[in-house]
Amino acid sequence: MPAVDVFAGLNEDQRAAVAHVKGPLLVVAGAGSGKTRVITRRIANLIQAAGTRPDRILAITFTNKAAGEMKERVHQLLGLQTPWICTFHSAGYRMLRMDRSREGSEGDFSICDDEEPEKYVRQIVKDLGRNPKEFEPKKLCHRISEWKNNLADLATLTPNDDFDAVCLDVAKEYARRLDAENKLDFDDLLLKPVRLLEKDTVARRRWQERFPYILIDEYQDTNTAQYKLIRLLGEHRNVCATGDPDQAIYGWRGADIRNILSFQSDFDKPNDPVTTIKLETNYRSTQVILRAAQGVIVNNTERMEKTIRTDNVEGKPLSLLAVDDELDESYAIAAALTRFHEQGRPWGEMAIFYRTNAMSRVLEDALRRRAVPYQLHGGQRFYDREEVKHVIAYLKLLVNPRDSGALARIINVPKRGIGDSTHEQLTAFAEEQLVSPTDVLERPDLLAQVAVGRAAGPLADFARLWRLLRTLPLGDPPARVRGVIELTSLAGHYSDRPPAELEDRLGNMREVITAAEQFREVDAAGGLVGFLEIVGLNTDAGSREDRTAGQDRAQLMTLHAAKGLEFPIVFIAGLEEGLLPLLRGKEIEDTKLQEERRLMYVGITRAMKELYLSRSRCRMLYGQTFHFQPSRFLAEIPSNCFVAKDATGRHAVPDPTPPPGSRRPSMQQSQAEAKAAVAAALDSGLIKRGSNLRPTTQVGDDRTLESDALAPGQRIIHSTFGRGTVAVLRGEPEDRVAIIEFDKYGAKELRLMYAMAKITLA
DNA sequence: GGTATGCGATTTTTT
DNA sequence: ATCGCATACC
Repeated sequence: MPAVDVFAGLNEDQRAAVAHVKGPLLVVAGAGSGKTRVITRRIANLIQAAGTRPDRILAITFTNKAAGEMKERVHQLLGLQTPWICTFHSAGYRMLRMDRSREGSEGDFSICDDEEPEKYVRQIVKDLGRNPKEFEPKKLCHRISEWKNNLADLATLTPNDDFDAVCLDVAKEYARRLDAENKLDFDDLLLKPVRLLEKDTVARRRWQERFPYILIDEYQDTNTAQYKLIRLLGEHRNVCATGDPDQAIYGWRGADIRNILSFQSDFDKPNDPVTTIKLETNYRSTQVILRAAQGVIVNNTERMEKTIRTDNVEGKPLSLLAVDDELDESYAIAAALTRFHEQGRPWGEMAIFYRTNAMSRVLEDALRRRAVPYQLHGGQRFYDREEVKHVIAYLKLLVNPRDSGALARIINVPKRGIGDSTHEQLTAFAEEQLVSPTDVLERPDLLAQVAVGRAAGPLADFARLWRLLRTLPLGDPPARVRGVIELTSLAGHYSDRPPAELEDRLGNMREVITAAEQFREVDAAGGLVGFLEIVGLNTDAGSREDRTAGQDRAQLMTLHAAKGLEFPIVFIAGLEEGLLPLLRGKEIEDTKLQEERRLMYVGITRAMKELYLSRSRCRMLYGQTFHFQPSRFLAEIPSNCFVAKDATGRHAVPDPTPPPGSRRPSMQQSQAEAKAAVAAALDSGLIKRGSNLRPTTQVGDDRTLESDALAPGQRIIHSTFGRGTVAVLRGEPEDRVAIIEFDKYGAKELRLMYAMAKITLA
C-alpha cells in the first residue's frame, strides 16, 4: 500500500491529535474545527504508522450516516477494509451477536422497531390488571428507557412513588418477555453489552483485546450506558474522545454532558495522563456567523470556556425576517432559495432548519409550489411505513419465530379471518405446549388441536402459507423479500384503496426488495439477519430517499438532525419564544433552556457563508392560531451581526425580549416593526423586490395562476391532496367552488378563493 | 370477526 | 387538524 500523508493540510493542533497514539486523548473542538477530519486521519495513522490491524479499531459515531461517511473517507485514504465504524447501538448489537454465536445459542435476535416497546408495555399493563389510562404506556416506556440508560438495577431499585412502583413491575415483566422472545429494544443494545462486560471478566478481556484502540466522536452526547461501555471496553486507556460541550443537545435522551467534562478525571493516571487538545480554529464559517454563535452561547452559565477564531472573511451580515404567519415565512424562504439558485447557487448548498418535524409541512408546500427540489430528513421514515413494516414483520418472524410482536402484526394481514380471539387461542395453546405459535403451525398434530370450529379454515390456510414461506432460500434476502410479498398477497390488503395510494404502498414494498438487493451487493454473506440489522438500526438505509441523497436538492431538517453537517447557506425558521426555545409549560427549567440555546448554537454554526433567520408573529398549532414573541436567542445575537437598518437608522434587529408581564406591542408598533423587518430583508436580498410575500399561486417560473385557469377535466396538483382532476365548477366567479376528484382522496369541494394558493396545474 | 363511529391525545428532538 | 384507539354495532 502506498503511504498516505495523513498529516497533509492539518494545522499544528490537529497534527498533534492525529499523531498521539498511546494513552487517553481528549479532543475538545469547537464547531467547524475539523474534528471529524482529525478522527479520520487518526484512524489512518493508527493503521499506517502504528501498524494497527484495521479490525482492532473501534470508532463510534453519532449517526449511521456519519459512520457511512467516515468509512468512505477512511476507505479513500487507505483503500482497504475499514475498521468497525458505527454507532454505539450498532456496535452493541454486533457484540451481542458475536458473543451469542460463540456460545452457540439457537436463534437470532430481533430488534424492536420504535413502536413495539409501547405495545408490549400496554399489554403488560393490562395483564397486570392496571388501567392503561392511568398508567400510560408511553410514560412507562419513557421511564423504563430512562432506567435502562442509567443502568439502574431493577432488582434493588426502590420506587419513589406509586407510578414508579407499577412501572418497576412492568419493567421487570417487559424484560422477561423480551428475553423470552429473543428481542432487543434500542436501549438493550447498550445495556446488555454493558451487563455482559460487567459480569463476565473473560468476555471483557476478550473485547478489550479485540479493540485496543477506541475512538468516539460527539462524546458530549453520550449517556450513562454508553459512557459505561467505553469505561469497560477502554480500560487499556487508548481511548480518544472528541466533542464540544456547547453542542450537547441530547440531554432529553439521557445524554450527560458531565461525561465529557469528567473525561480528564476519569482517565487520568499519574504515569499515563490524559492529553487534552483543543481545536480552536474554525474553518467553516465567516466571522459574522461565529460572532453570532458566540453571542448566543456565552449566555449559558454551565460551560467549558473556549475561544473560537477564524481567518475567514467577515462575510455577509445575518438577516432576520419577521413575518405574520408561517405561510409568509415559508413563501419568503422558498422565494429566497429560488433567487439564490437563479444567482447560480446549487440547491444542495442551501438548508432549512426548524425545531420540530411538524414545521416541515408548510415549508415543503411552499418549496413544491416554487418547484424547488428538496430533500426532507427525518419525519416519517421509510421503515416506519405501515406496509413496509408488514413486510419486515414477516421477515422478522422467519428469522426469529418467537417474536410475538411480529406475529401479532401479520397474523391477520392481509385479512385471512384470524381475529383477536383466534390469535389469543393460538398463543395460549402454544404457551401451554411450551412451543412457539409458529411451531404449532408447523406441526399438524398441534394445529389440529387449536384449529377447530370457525377458525379451522383460516388457521389451516395460514399454516400452509407459513410452511411455504419457510421454504424460501435462507441466504438470499431479495428472494426472501420478494417471496414474502408475493406469497402472502400483501398487495391484496390494500386492494380496496384508491389507486394512487395502492400504487404508493406497492411501490414501497417493492423498495424493500431493492433495498435487499442493494444490501446483498454490499454484504453478500450477511443474509437475511444482516439485512434486518440494517433495517432495524439504520433508519433510512436503502430507501428511495437514501438512494437519491446525492442529488442537487435543498435540505430540510430539524436542528437536531443538522448536527455534524455544514451548508454554505442556512435558514433557521421559527425563531420564536416557545418554539426555540421550545417551551412545554410557561416556565422552562434552566438546564432545558441551556440545551435549547446549544441547539441554536448548533444551528448557527452549521452555516458557512450566509445565515438567514426568521420569526413569525403567529403560527398555527393543533389547528389553532397562537401568537408568539421573538426568541430570546435573537436578542442575544450582537446587533453588529445584522447590518440592515430601518428608516430610523437603527439596526433592524431582533426586537429585544420584552420583560415578563409586559403588554404585547400595539398594532401600530407591530406594523412599523413589520415594515422595518421587510425593509431589512429587502436590503439583505432575502426577499426579491417586487415579489409578493405571499403570491396567490406560482409555478416554478413565477406565472400567477388565477382561478379562471381551471376548467372541468383540468389535471391539477394540490399541495395537500396531491393530484386530481377538476370535475365541476360552480358559484360566482369571485367565489368559485370546484369539485375536484383527487386520485388518492376522492372528490372534494374546494372554495377557490382559498384553495388556489395550494393548487398548481399538472 | 369485521367495520363504523366518536373520542382523545398529540407536537420536541433520535438511535 | 389529524391520527390512533376504543367502543358499539353488524
